[in-house]
Amino acid sequence: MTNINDIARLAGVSVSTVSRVLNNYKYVAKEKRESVLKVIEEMNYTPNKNAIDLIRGETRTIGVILPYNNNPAFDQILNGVLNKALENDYSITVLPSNYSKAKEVEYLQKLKSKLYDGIIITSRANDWETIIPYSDYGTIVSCEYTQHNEIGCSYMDRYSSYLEAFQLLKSKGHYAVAFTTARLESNSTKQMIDAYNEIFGELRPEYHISGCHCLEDGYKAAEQFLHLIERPTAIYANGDEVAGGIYLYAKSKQLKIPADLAIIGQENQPIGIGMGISTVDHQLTKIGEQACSLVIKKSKEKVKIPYRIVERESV
Amino acid sequence: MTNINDIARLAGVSVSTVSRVLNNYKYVAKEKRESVLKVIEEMNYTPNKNAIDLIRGETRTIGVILPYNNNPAFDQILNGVLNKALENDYSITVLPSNYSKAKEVEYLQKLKSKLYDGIIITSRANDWETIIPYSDYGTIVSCEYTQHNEIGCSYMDRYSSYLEAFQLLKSKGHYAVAFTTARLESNSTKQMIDAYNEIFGELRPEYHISGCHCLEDGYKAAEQFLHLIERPTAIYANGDEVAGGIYLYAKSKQLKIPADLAIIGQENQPIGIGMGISTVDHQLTKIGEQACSLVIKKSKEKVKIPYRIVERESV
DNA sequence: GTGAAAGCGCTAACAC
DNA sequence: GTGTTAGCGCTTTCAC
Repeated sequence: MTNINDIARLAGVSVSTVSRVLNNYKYVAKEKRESVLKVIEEMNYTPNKNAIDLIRGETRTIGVILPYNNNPAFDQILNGVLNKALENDYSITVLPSNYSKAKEVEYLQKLKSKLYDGIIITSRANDWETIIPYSDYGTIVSCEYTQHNEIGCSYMDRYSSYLEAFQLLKSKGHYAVAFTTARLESNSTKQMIDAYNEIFGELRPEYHISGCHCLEDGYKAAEQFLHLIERPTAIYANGDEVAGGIYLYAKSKQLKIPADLAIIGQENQPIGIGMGISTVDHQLTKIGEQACSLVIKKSKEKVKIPYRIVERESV
Repeated sequence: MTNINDIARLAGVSVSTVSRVLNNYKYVAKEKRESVLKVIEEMNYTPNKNAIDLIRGETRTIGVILPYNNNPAFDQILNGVLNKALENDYSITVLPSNYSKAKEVEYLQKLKSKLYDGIIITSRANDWETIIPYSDYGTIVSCEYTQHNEIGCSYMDRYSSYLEAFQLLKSKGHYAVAFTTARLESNSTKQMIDAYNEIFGELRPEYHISGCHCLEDGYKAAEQFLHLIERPTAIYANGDEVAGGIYLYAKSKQLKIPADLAIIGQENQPIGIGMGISTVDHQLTKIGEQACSLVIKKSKEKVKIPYRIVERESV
């Protein structure tokens, strides 16, 4: 493999001159520049990026920790990140964690080992206490709010969005409201329950089903909900695909939507548009874009992205 | 930043010994190993990965060129790639090309600059003649078949899948069949047209609408198709979201599916499951997994992944 | 078993 | 303007 020394030798100049040409330095004699470029061309030379990264201590690469890599919500965030990265000539490496603490730490170690200039944590498995020390080695931005000032945040106000959605259901006369969540132990689930208590009072345990990610999960959840003696008249689903599953099960039981059952989903996904399901759009693409911008700016700001509720026919 | 020299000095050994400990070499005296590990621990030291990559000439990172980063079909491939990469301790960098030839070449240059051990091309903008020379610098695997033996392939037989889908429609009595595609100039579109001609004879230009990617595109395409004097009785959509849009428009015009209009989609996506749309599943996740395996094995094999047709209520 | 020393391919301070 | 040279942080002969 030809390197910078070869080019220097063949062009009859020193390596510094070659380096200067490579980096578009101004003060290089026109003829030397040309002869260097000629040799580079002839030898089909490309500088070794690892050597450059090693010296510069910078890779223009950002790691994005995603719990799942086939989840539409996290795909939306990733999409936003990629948009911004492309604009700014950064590369994105996808780091699937599966909510494994060990995996997550492994990725943070890669930040420390200088592979990434920064890391975006879309959702975390570890405590902040474990994560924060790594912010010494690069910018860490979270897609969830935290008051720790070592960490930048591009987040939305989940709690308010839930409050507003529940309020909407209540205003349409629903008091027996059930909901689904992804993970029992997550922050979102906590906020969901708090918001529920705020609007509807004590939550009946049978009105909450966790572990819902896809259409099938929604279908099964609906089956459970609708077999309850006091069956809910409205369901909030943690994603439009889950909502789609609920919709399908309800339809299969000849229920009219929204007359017999109101459904509201989340994240404004294609299936929701297709099936006419109302949704709480947390604007995850924007969250991703903002997160990426913060890393690029090496900023530890806390930026709140507004959510919006899109009303369609299902409520 | 503490480096290997510091560790060596503090542990009272040479850098080679530290390196040996770091790489789990057998022949290191137990006590030296322990004292090195102790210092590493104390100093909170992590080796610089760029330096290692520079020396080893290998990064255990694979680049994946995707034309779009918010397209469900390419997301499926990426998902498969990520699965396999995770299993084998490789990292994946996402390279959005937008079908720009220049961007694509830029990414191939990164292969040459030693940033990636290999590249997966899910769909390409450049000619093979432009791409092939880069296979000298790392393994290149394509998700489309090519006979060039410098390039590994993890692909499906698109043409046969289209033939079979059209045959299915014909067997149900459809002769006026329309279809949508993504890009006029793509290989898939060519194969689609060829398969159409094979089954139905000459294609009427008004029975083909290109530029379809999402639900809205499908909706508009359906609007056009269904206003034709001789309107089609069946539509093949290049994706289940497009199919979903077609479905919605048809429903809005009080058409019965499949009695008044048959619809078949592609890639077995959630919206299709939700709406009960038959689909041609090209098993893109498997394509992605296989592509990743080929890069890891540095193989130039051609592996065909079987497709399958999932019949639901829309045909 | 262990250390000295020569690189990997590049940048940048410094001298001229 | 240009060349010399000392690194960046690590691996890996080679000799002992």
